[in-house]
Amino acid sequence: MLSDRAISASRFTTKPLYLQLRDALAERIARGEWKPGSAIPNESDLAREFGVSAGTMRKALDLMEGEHLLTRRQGRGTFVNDQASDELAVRFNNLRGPDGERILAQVKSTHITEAIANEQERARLQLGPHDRLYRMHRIRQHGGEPFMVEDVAVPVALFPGLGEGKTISPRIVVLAQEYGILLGKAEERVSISEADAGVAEALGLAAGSPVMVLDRVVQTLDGRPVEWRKAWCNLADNHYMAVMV
Amino acid sequence: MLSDRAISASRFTTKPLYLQLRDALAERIARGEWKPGSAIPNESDLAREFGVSAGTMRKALDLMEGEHLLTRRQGRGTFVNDQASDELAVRFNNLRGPDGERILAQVKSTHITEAIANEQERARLQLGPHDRLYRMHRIRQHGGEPFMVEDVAVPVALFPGLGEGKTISPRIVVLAQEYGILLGKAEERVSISEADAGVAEALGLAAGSPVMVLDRVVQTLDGRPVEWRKAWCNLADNHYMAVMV
DNA sequence: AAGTGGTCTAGACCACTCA
DNA sequence: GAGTGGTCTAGACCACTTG
Repeated sequence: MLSDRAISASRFTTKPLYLQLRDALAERIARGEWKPGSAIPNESDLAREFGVSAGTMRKALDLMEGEHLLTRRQGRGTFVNDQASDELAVRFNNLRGPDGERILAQVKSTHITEAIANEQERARLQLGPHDRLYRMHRIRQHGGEPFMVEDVAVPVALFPGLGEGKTISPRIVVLAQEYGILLGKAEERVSISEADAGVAEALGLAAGSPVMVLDRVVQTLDGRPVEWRKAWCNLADNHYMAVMV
Repeated sequence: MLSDRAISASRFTTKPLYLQLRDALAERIARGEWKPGSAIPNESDLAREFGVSAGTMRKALDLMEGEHLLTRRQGRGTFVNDQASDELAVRFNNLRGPDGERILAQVKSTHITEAIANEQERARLQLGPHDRLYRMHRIRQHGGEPFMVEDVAVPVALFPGLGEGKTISPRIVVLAQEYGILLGKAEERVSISEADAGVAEALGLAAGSPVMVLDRVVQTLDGRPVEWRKAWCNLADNHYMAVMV
């Protein structure tokens, strides 16, 4: 069995078996071998396939459930998460309405260009001096009113051919799934600023009005930066919500 | 053995053993039976004491490590976390300086009163119509400058005798540890407002200046609200930082 | 009734720390 | 070298879902 060999051969490395299993299974999801929403083989079949005990396989599967890659349900099976699903697509979206419900922003306009990363982009995305990226400029609206302007940057290396006329998902979580990129955590810096002329016009505010600035970097599962987004937001009655554990 | 009986007797409930163990061990920490910073017995001794297998005890201990109650280190042992330690005391504090370092605010003044919860306080702290609470008003400074005004409310039921002249830790994490309360997660709503007269004066701003408003509820490990804090903050060069997983 | 994940056991061996 | 937590195994039984 191929995968059996692959795992056995690496038994002499320092990395624990269950982490190697996690990587092997994640790879299958990333490559599209296991489709979003579909069931994967049960614990004991997988254990047999990889030549490990069921307990070790379980540890890998549990880990992946915590990473939002899988959902396990007693009596049903283990399923590949669809990152475009309602619960997951809004994962890195902390804006909420007065009622506490997550705000689902519509994209009003998008503009995309390709360029060489500037100093700030290189720092945020950990790129080299000649690396290229796609820049996207979007205006989002909510309840018919424009409420957010965002500048997004993603490395060309991770999203090859992104600029070539295909429709682009405005959600990084969905876009990453389409490109076989598994996402881990994101960090967001929240601050207050005064709207400059461009932002003010797009949001229908007076120049100098206070806006909330969201500066977010999304990482892959193994910690490499995937997307840098800076957004200016007319909060109005809404708020940003963070949970701390 | 006492604890042996206690666990065995509850084997017929639906709650999994490892969760019962978690509760029993957490209780020892809350009661001060196991002091912050001290080592607890090893896995197999604990398993023997409670009459369970080592694997089940391990599952409980691992869970508690994830809840910031314990720290386990290979070759050393398992230790009770000190919530007043540098890493943990700032757990619910998301403000950071320009360099990304957490801001440690000094308390400039505190004022404490006891009262019956008003409607908003009852909603946030899930209290009944006649429940009492302590209200605290604080001004915090950073780098010599006042930068935050906060109104804090905690139920009298959880912090009996808080108002009676003792020195009160300005950190809810530390205060909770002193009262034997184990904390779980916190939720914080971030918004923008204009400084009213009182806030403006305390922060040395013009009335109407934009300030960041932090509205935070801290919960116990089992989800009961412990503290409601509303804070007005002169951000300046600083920012709020959230991590999403 | 058959199949799934969830819990629990009893043991082995490894990696790390410290006296 | 003794003691700790970390990994891994091989099995049993339970709880839940579905046909």
